[in-house]
Amino acid sequence: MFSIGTLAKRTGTKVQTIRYYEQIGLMPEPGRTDGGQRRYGDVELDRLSFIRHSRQLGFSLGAIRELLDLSDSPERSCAQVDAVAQKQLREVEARIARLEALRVELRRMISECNADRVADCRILEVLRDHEECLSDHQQPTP
Amino acid sequence: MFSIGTLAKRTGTKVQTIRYYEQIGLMPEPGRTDGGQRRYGDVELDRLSFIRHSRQLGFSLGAIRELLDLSDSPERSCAQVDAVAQKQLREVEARIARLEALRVELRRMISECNADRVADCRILEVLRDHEECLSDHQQPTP
DNA sequence: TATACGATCTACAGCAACTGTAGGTTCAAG
DNA sequence: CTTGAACCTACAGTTGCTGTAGATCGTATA
Repeated sequence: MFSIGTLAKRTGTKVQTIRYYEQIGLMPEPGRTDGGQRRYGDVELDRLSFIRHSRQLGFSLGAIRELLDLSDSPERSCAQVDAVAQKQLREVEARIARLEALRVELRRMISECNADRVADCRILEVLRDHEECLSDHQQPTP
Repeated sequence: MFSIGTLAKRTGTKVQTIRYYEQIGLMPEPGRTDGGQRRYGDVELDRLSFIRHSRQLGFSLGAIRELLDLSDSPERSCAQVDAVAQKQLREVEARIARLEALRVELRRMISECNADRVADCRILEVLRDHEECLSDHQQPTP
């Protein structure tokens, strides 16, 4: 059994984040010492590792909740797990596409500006006037 | 002079977003009708277009504030404008790099899973065990 | 056993950048 | 002059945490 600080260190998570996960029901309420401090075991360590790794791969907490629920019924078909992962892949790919369009636009903007004074700055001109853009960019999804 | 709704339509912004920009000082406090409704002119239209377009290119509101301030002093060197844009480009490139690493990992994960049951699902296994990953991915910055 | 001090506790505020809601008022067309 | 869409303020909610204050706990050392 170990403390929340130890669990944090072992998983590369902040202590507050662990408490936050507990609060939103992603981590279970652990046992406590007589004094009221949380004590964890390996089950919690594994669960938190799963969560953190999934986060690193960009899964939302909602998706992670779904994956954790699914992994609780080992006899079920893994088609749903597959679907969640596929969806995440598609989102990542869409984000890449949008960001690549931005990269093109930013590079062009920067390379075109040879001005000295703000008054003649091409960058500001482009930002002022959408028409000067090639692509029909959208706000990149966070 | 036109209403906030008209300004919203012409710039592709939500009405609440405009009020939000005003609240945080990014848009000026506009004139009002006797009844208290906001009225805008072309200056505000241009400013909001600038903001929206910069947002589409991924600039943060902080960066946009900086750009707007800079564009108020036309005689200054545009080196600072350039620096802001360069920084944005670097950020976009870093995000692309991270997302591409994720894409690789997700694709591999998905293609490896030929299981039927959750119990044997490779996707869940990979998520459980970071060691199975090739790259040392970090959480993708929003 | 006493003390010190880091770790932990709860509760809540704050970040970005909006979006949505409730409950009320104003404007403009018919 | 009525009606109804558009506007107003104020505030809560979103996502995924992070930081703070002030109090309590646990353990190593004297």
